[in-house]
Amino acid sequence: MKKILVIDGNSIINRAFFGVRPLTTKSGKNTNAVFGMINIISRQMDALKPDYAAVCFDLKHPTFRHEMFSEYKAGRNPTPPELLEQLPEAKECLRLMGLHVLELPGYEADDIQGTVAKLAHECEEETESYILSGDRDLLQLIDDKITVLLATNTETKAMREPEFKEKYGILPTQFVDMKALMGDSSDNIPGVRGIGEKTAASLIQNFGTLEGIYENIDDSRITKSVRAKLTEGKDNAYLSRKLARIETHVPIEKTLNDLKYEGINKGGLYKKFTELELNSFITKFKLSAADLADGANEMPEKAAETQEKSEVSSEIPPTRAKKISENYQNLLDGAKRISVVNLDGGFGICDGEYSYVVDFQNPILKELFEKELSVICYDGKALLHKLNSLGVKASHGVALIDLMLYAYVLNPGSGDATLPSLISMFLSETAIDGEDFSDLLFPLEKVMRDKVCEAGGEKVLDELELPLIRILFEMETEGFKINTYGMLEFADALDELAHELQERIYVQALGEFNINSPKQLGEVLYVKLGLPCKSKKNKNGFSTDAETLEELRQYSPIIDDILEYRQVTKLRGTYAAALPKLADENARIHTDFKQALTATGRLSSADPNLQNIPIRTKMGREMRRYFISREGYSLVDADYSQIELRLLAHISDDYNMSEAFREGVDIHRKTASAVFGIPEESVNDEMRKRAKAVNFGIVYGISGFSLAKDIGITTSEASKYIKSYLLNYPFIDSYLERVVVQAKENGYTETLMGRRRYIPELNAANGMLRAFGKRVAMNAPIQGTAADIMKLAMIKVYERLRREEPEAKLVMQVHDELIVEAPDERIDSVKKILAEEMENAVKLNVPLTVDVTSGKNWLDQE
DNA sequence: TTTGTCACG
DNA sequence: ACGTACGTGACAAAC
Repeated sequence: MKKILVIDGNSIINRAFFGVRPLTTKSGKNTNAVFGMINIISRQMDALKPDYAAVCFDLKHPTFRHEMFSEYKAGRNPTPPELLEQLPEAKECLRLMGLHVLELPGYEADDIQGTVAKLAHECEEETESYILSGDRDLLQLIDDKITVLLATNTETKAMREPEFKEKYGILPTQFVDMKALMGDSSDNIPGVRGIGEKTAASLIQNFGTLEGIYENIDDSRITKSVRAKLTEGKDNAYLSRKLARIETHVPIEKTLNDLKYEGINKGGLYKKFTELELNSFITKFKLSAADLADGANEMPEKAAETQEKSEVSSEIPPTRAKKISENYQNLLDGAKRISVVNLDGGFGICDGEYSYVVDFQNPILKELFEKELSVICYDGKALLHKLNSLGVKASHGVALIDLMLYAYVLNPGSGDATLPSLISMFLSETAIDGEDFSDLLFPLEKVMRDKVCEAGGEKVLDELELPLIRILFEMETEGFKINTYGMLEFADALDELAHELQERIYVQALGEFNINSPKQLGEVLYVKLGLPCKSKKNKNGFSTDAETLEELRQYSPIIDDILEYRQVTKLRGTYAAALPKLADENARIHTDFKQALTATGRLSSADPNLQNIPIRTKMGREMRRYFISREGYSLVDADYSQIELRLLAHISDDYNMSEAFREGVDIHRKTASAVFGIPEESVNDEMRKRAKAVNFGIVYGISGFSLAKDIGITTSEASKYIKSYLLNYPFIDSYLERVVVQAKENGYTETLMGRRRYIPELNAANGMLRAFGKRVAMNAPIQGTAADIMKLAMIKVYERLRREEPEAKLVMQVHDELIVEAPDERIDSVKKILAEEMENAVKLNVPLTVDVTSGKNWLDQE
């Protein structure tokens, strides 16, 4: 199979220029765009190893589109001179890298790319094209031989038909029709006035093309107002489609042979990179001064990476040859390891050799999942729920090999990688959702496991994430019992209170309005009542959040009523009235733990979220009274005490803080004493409160500004606190600095167990974003390690309970807290298990302590 | 769908 | 891309 790589030079270098922070040579020459562009392109060359490679650029000349529509791309920001001056150097570098630079007056880079990519269709030999661009317009070119690689400065996403369909719900060929309706403000393509993304997508889904829409303009699926807009904008729609469609018959007068990848010119590149002071590329391309002497006049050498081609491709599994069987007995008798995908009405199951379509009703499912079995799948927890709903209980001998979690461990930021997208990313195959590609899961698992090992993520995957699947499944299935009746009564009481407050607010506001509307509320407070507004910070006008209102309390008693109204309605709407609706016939509610969502490794809880049940206010805390245990059982609740601060002490190895934890002193008091330079017994409540805020702030990657805002002091005062803090905990200071430097070097941070978080923001051009990257680098190892420890503890607690206290069940996890529902007479034993397993989950150089309580509901705990 | 607000660790 | 703390999810209003 031959591969053509077609690169959108303009979009890549633009992205590089705006995304990479300024970089100049000693003589003041800008090089950031060249640097960023080469990074993106060389990464792609390594991954793809193309046989043909071209980079396309626009010229300044007007194109055929300008002739069609004089306003085309009018009003665009001109290319900044700092970027313009880098273009010749960039092209020179590309040529030295063995790529062909293509430009043609009258045509845009897109058109040249389309033309070159289409060459794949005309070859005798099997050939595929890959278009590398940052621009989504190119997606219209996707077909069976053309893949679009959408690039950012940090990652590249392969888009083929399944990914495209998933994202837009239409075919790639319909992209121009959609754009014809939507228009494109950046290219000044008009579209149809009043039609946006959603309407355009649904029209195209229903009618396929512009012609389809206008032929069926009287169809009842088109609303009256949309019909009017379409009729009004008909000419614009057709014009827009012409402008949006990429021309694939540009007279480039090149054959594929003219575009062969030449390999790098080592001598030339060495010279160029030296001149541009891009020394990291000299290492990357393995260049040296020696290349100058013997390299300049010789035939260019192939890059080292390319020579490894055969080795690498031998790892890629052979082309798919799916064998289908209906002999289910073979599946039962033989398989130790199977893969499962969802189909309509059944599962696609593969035993590594044969693929089977197994109907949901097929009784062999029961038998199959009773066995000792490894099951390669995507979202194993969902699979367990599905099986459960079919009356199939997977035995403890079923080990779930969940590729969703493989992807999560590889990059927790990516999150939404679907199975078809993993297949196109890691295998050179295309899979369409709903079809049986269970056979592909075997090679996919292999390739992804290698990647996980390479990234040092084996431990996190095998010892934390995979064993946790079943535990979370059981917690979700078990559910958390609520006092439905009590909660509804509480909701009624809140409702009554809200009405009283509402009346009072209306009286003070001299009229009725919707208090829940920030817009109307702002109007009433700042205009009608004339309250002073310091900063109207939200973009629609006035801010009315609690923090802002707090400052207005002195001016009018209405503020207190509004704040209380907000609290009461929130409590009612989000919790007291909402949760009872979700209870099952046993009054239990079942959350959905998202295991592959957060960037740090924590779980999250949704539908309903049971990780944010109120506790901070007296009224809110009452909510917890209605979370209860079943008859004869109690809730046993175990909390890690200050786990993140302890981890900071451990990871930074700060003697002062570690010692404090070993001695078991009040850490916030100790911090106050250190920061304010007074003996511990002289620390008052206010000082302790401030010190506590500093401790929290440090864990988040502090800034003086935010600390000041948090505790109501001036920024300079806050900065003094921080300085003093870091002076007293010098190892924390140097650790925080170190972790940022390492994150910059590696591109990621790591937890104690090896969970990585990539932080591309550290290289951003935008200073604010870069500062964010720094804070993330400081926080991620701490929050992430705490998450790792909790996951490990859950696994240990689960196993102990299963053996020793089988009637006791885990029901909830709230980041540093575990809740078990246990028979009353087993409380002491369960408490002991929770404390032992949580405190000893890992060995640190500070103790981990756990507070364990029990009670009949989540509020009254002792 | 996006925005503002507020609930949690 | 986020006008200044890390990580989340839900609801109501407004677009």
